[in-house]
Amino acid sequence: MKKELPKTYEPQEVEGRIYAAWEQAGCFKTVRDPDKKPFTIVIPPPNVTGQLHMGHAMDSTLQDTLIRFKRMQGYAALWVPGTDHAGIATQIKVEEDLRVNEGRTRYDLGREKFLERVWAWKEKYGGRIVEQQKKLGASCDWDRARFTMDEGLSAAVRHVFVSLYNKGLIYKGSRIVNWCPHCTTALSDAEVEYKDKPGKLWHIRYPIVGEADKYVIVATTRPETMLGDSGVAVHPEDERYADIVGKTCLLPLVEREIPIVADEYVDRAFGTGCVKMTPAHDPNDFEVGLRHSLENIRVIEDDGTISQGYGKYSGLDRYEARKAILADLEAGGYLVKTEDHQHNVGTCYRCGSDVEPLISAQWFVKMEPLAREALRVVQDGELKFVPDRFAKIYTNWMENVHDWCISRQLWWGHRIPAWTCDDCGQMTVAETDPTECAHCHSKRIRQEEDVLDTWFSSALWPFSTLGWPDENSEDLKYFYPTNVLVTGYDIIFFWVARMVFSGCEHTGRSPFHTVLIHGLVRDEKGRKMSKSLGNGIDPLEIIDQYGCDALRFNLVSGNSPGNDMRFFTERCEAYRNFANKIWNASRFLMMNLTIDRCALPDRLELEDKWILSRLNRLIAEVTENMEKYELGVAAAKIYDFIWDDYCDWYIELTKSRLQGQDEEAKTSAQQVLCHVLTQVLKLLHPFMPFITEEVWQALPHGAEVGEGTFLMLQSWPAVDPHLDFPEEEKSMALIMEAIGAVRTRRSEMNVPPSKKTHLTLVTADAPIFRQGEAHLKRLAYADQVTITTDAPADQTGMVSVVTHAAQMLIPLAELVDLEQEKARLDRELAKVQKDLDGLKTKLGNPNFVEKAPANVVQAERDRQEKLEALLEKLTQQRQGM
RNA sequence: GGAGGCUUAGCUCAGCUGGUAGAGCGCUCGCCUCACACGCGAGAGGUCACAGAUUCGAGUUCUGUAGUCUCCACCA
Repeated sequence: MKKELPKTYEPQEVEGRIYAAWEQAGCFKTVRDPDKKPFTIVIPPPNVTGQLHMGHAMDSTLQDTLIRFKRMQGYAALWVPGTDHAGIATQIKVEEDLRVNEGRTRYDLGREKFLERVWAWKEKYGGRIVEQQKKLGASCDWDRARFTMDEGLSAAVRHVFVSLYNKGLIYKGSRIVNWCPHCTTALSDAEVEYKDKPGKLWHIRYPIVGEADKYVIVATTRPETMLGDSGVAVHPEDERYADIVGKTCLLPLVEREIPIVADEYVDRAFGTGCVKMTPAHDPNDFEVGLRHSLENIRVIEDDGTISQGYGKYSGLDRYEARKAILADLEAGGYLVKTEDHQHNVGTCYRCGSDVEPLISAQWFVKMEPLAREALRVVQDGELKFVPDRFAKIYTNWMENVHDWCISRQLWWGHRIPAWTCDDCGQMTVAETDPTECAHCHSKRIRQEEDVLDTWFSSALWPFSTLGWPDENSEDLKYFYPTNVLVTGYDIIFFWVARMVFSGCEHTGRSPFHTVLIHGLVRDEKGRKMSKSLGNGIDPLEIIDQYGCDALRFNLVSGNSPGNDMRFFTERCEAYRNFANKIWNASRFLMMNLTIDRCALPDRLELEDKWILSRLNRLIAEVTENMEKYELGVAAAKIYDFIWDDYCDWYIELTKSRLQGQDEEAKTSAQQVLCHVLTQVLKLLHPFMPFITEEVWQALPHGAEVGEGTFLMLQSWPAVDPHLDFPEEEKSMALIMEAIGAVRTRRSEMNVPPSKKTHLTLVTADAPIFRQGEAHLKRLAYADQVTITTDAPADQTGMVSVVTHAAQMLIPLAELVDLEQEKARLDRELAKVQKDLDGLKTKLGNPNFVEKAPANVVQAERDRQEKLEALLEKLTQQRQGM
C-alpha cells in the first residue's frame, strides 16, 4: 500500500488526466432520476467566438462549485453549457477580418455569402471557449451544449416573436431610437453607455420674422442638428418671451421659417431659456414636437453624415458639419457666445461611438404588461437576489422600463419573421416561412431585413435550452424552472431582467428562484480588466503556472457576493501552496499507511475525539454556508481546518502513535487520519476539484465505495451526532494551551527545538494532562515529562511558565535575565489584572447578568475563573523571585 | 437629480442572525525537527472613517456627516 509520491504537487500533470477520466467515465452526464430532486443552473452563454477571461473564470468557478456541491448532496445536478451568437460583437469581428484581409465589406459579399463567412468563423473559433471552460474544471453536461442559433433555439425565438406579436406585445413603429452610426444599427436603451465628456454650449441668434432686429438666442451643444430644427421652445410662464410665443423665427443658414412654441419641458434657468427643437434627433424634442405638431426633419443619415439637400453640408460627417456650420454662423454674425460645458454623451456599448438619436422604423416589445409579472415575482419572494440589494436595482429598472427596441440592422442573428405584402401592404408574421400574404394571399411578400437583438434569444435561454416550446419535453418538465442563476451585476438589465419577464410570460413561472450576483474581477490597481488597457490577466496562464485549483480558490475565497474583487497573482501562489500542503499531508499519510480500508476504530484517543468533534462542526458550518451561497466563508473555514487543525496539530499529535510500537494505536491513528482527510476532501472538492480527486483516488476507502468511482460522485459528508466530544475538545484546548505557552517562552529565550529539556507540569487537572503526556513531550520539546499536583519546593534553576490550568517548569534559568523576567511578569500581571477588572465590572452589573442570555453570562464567568487562576499563578511566581 | 456600495493590521480583503477583532501577502526573531522551506515555531502591528442614537453590551442595528466608487435618469 505504501506509495512514493513526488514532494511537490504538480497540477499540470494531474488536471488534464483527471478531467479526461471524468469525461470518459461519463461523470458529467446528468440524467433525469425520479428518485432525485433536480438542481439546475444554466450558464450565462459566452460569445461563441469569445476567449475566456477572468470574469468568465470567476463566473464559471462559482457555478461549478455550487453544482458540484449539489451533485454530492444527491441532486440530479444539471449545469447546461452553451454559447451565444452575440450579434453585433461577432459580426463586427468578421467584418473587421474581411476588411483587413481582403479589403472588402459585407456589402461586397452580400447577405448570404457574408453569413456563410460568419458561420465558418463560428465553426473555427466556436470550440475554443468550450475547451477553455474545461480547463477550469467545469462539470457541465457537455452533451447538452446549446447555441442560440441552433435549430431548436431559433424555433423558440420564432415562437416567442409570433406569440408576442399576436398578443399585440410586439409592434413596429417609427420612433426615436438610439442609433450607432459606426455599427449602423439601432440599439436598445440598455446598450447605450453614458459618458461625461467636455463639450461646448453654443449660443445662436435666430432672427424673428417680420420684426427687424428682434431675435431669440438658443443654446445648444449640437449645432449641426439645427439643420433639422422645426421650432423654438420657451417656457409658457417665462415673461421674457411671452410676446414672441406664436411668432416665427428664421432658421439661419437654412432660411426656414419655424414657429416659437411654449412648452413646460423648457427649463427657464438653463442657458437662455430658449431651446431649439430638433424632433428628429432628440428624444425630448421629439416629445415636444408631438405636442406642438412640429415637423420631424431628419438631417443625419444612418452613417452619421448630413442628408442630401443641405448644400455644402450634405455628405459631411456630423462632426465635420458641425465645424462648417459654426464657421458659417460666426461669419453670418449668428454666433453670440461659446461656453465650456460638461456634457453627458451616449455611446455605443460595443464600439464606443457617440450614439445618434434619430427617428427610424423599428420593432419594439411593449414592456409595461410584461414588467408587471416580473415585478410581482420579486415582490412575492418567488425570485430572490443574493445579495438582496440587487432586487432594488432590478425593481427600479423594471418600474421605469421603456419599450424594448429589438430590431437590429445587422445580418448575423435571428431574422425577424415578418413579411410585408407588396400588394395589400399588410404584415404576415409566422413561425414557418409563409409563401403568401396571410391577408390577400398575394405571393409578392418580402421578409424584413433586420435581425433581432441578441438578448432576445438569450432571454429565453433557461427554457429554450431545455426543449421549450415543446411542452412535452421531459427535460423541461424535470429541470425547469432552474434553481440558481449566477452572473455579474453588469448584465442584470441586459439579461436577467429579460429572462425573468420572458419566463413569466411564456412558461408562467420565474425561470429561477435565486439570482446569485457577483462583482467584476479587477486588476491589482482596481481597474477594469480590458483589452484596450492591456491589463487583462489570462486565466489560462494562471492555470499553467499555479494550477486550476489555486485559481479557483483565489476566485471564490476572500470575496463576497456582489462586490468587485481585485485579482492578485500572489494569492494564487498562496493557494498553490495550500494545494501542496494537502498533497504533502496525504503523502505523509501514504507513507505511514498499512491499512487497506478506511473505517473509524472502536477505541478513540483524546486527540482523535478532538479532531472528529471539530470536523463535525466544520461539516455543519460549511454545509450551512454553502446553502446560503456564502462560498467564500465556507472556503476559508475549510482552509483553516486543513492547515491549522489537521496539519499543524492533528498530524503532529498522531506522530507518536504512528512511530510507536503499539500496533493497535498505530492502526487507529491511521484510520482516523484517513477518515478525517477523506471527509475534508469531500468538503473541499467543489472548490478544488482536481487535487481532491487525485488524492482521494490514492486513499483507501470504506467498503461501500467500489473501484472505478470518483470523489466528484461521492456523497456530501453528514454530521455524525456520535462524534461530538465537547469535553475532549476542552481537554485538548488545555494541553494545546500548555504547549503553546512553553513554545512561546522558549522562543523568547531563543532556545531551538533541538534543545530538549525536562518539563515539570504542576496542575490540578493531572488526569487530563496525563492523556496528553506524549504530545507535551513531542510538541513542547521535552525529553522527559513529569506531571504532578504539587509544586516542587525547590524551583532553583527553573523557568516557570503558567497557564490558568497549569504551571510548567523548565530548567533553563541560566538563559534568563532575572530583571527582564521580573519586568515581563509585571507586564503580564498588569494585563491580566486589567482584563479581570473589566470582566468583574461587567459581571457586577446587574443589568448584564439579568438581561444577557444565560450562556453568555456563563461564558464570562468561566473566563473570570480562568483569569483568576492565571492571576494567582502569576502572582505566586512573581513573589518567588 | 435619484439609488446603492465601500471606508477594519503596511497592502488586498473576510467578518452570518450584536457578546472579549480575522486571513493572505508583507515585516521581525528562531529553525533545512525523519509530510511539506510552495515549510515549521514564535512575534510585532487595528480607538473597525467621523458624530450621535438604540442596547447590559455595536465593527456588527438606526440617523446624520465626510471621502470614494458604481448604477439609473438626464437640462438643450
